[in-house]
Amino acid sequence: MKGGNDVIDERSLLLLGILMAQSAHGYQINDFIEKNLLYVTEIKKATAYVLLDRMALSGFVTVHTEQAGNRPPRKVYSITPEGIEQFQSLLRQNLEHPDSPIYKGDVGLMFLDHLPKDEVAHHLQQRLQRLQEQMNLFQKGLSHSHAAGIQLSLEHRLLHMQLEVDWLERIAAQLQSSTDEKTVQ
Amino acid sequence: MKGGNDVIDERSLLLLGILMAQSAHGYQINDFIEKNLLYVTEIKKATAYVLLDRMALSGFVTVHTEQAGNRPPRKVYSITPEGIEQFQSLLRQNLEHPDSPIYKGDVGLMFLDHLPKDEVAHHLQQRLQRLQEQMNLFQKGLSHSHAAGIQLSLEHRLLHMQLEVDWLERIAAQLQSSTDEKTVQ
DNA sequence: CCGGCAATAGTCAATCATAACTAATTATAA
DNA sequence: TTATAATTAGTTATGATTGACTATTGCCGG
Repeated sequence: MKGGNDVIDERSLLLLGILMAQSAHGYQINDFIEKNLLYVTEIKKATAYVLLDRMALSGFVTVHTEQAGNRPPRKVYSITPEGIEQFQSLLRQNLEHPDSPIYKGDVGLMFLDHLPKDEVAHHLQQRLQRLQEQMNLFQKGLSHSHAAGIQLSLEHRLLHMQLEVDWLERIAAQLQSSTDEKTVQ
Repeated sequence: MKGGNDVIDERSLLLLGILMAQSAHGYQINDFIEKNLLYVTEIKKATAYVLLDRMALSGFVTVHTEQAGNRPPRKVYSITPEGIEQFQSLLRQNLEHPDSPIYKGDVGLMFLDHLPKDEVAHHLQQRLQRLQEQMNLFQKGLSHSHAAGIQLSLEHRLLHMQLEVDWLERIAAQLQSSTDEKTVQ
């Protein structure tokens, strides 16, 4: 009977969460995600439509197609009472389970012995610089006019970014100095 | 002409990196990943085979099928000189580009206003507990007999885990006390 | 006033990823 | 000794994901 949907999919949670605020059509939802949730999710437009339509089949949202003028028709999604319950259930699960983020950079770290130390130091210096730029951008977009939850998630993200910067500074300096030793004979 | 493979795929880097140490057959590789790299990658067996065979087509590895007794035949993969270059190239890219890890938990955080504060506090308490258990396990598996790079990547991971624990403790306590205020009239 | 670029809105063919499967071999214990 | 489970080894059918595409409207400069 192909057991049900007890998987914690943060993307459905996200979509339902957006619909908790107000009904919206697909484009709105995807536009919002692209412009504001770059750091929160990697979901793509076509996937969002798939998930929304699937949630419609499950009765968590309703779709009604709206024609404005003679543009391409809009699919307007609204959350249902069952959808609200699903949202709360997913939210609870998301809150109580720690996630294990994957740091793709760790793969490189693992193999850093295969490159000369000074080259590694150089590359990590690069990484640091780019990261600092990213962080500046991130901080610029950081207004204080958000709901408590949004604020919290942004601060959380920032903390990890800052840790990463500090760590990179430390490690890069370490590698640098340890190659200097050799260089200085 | 469908531009080439300049995408930074940390999974290929990982596979090539493993083959840098010694040739191995598919099962060995996958077994190693499953048992040791739980926190580093999410690649699955079937995917690893796909990538390995694709890299064979690209000339980065060679496959030769080996028959031991009359068991299912083994596919033994070895890295080629071109593969070594590819490995170094991917490694450099991996080292110089910061990754933007996705914290799935941030989705839940964003919507925490939709639940009573004390309930949120409770769930986050749960999360904290589970995370601490995870961290204990992780630290147990943390021997000091690794190559410098492995060591570094493990420490990196641990730092972020520790930050997460500290952060959760702080936030959970904050929510707790702010609901206490109300409760205490 | 018209050519082209950006924004709006969604679909779909092609690729990607993996759960589930096959199948032999070797403990494990009954 | 003989089922039964666990390990070894890889393949495939299916479902998930998304890059590329269609199409209309609005806007701006020349």
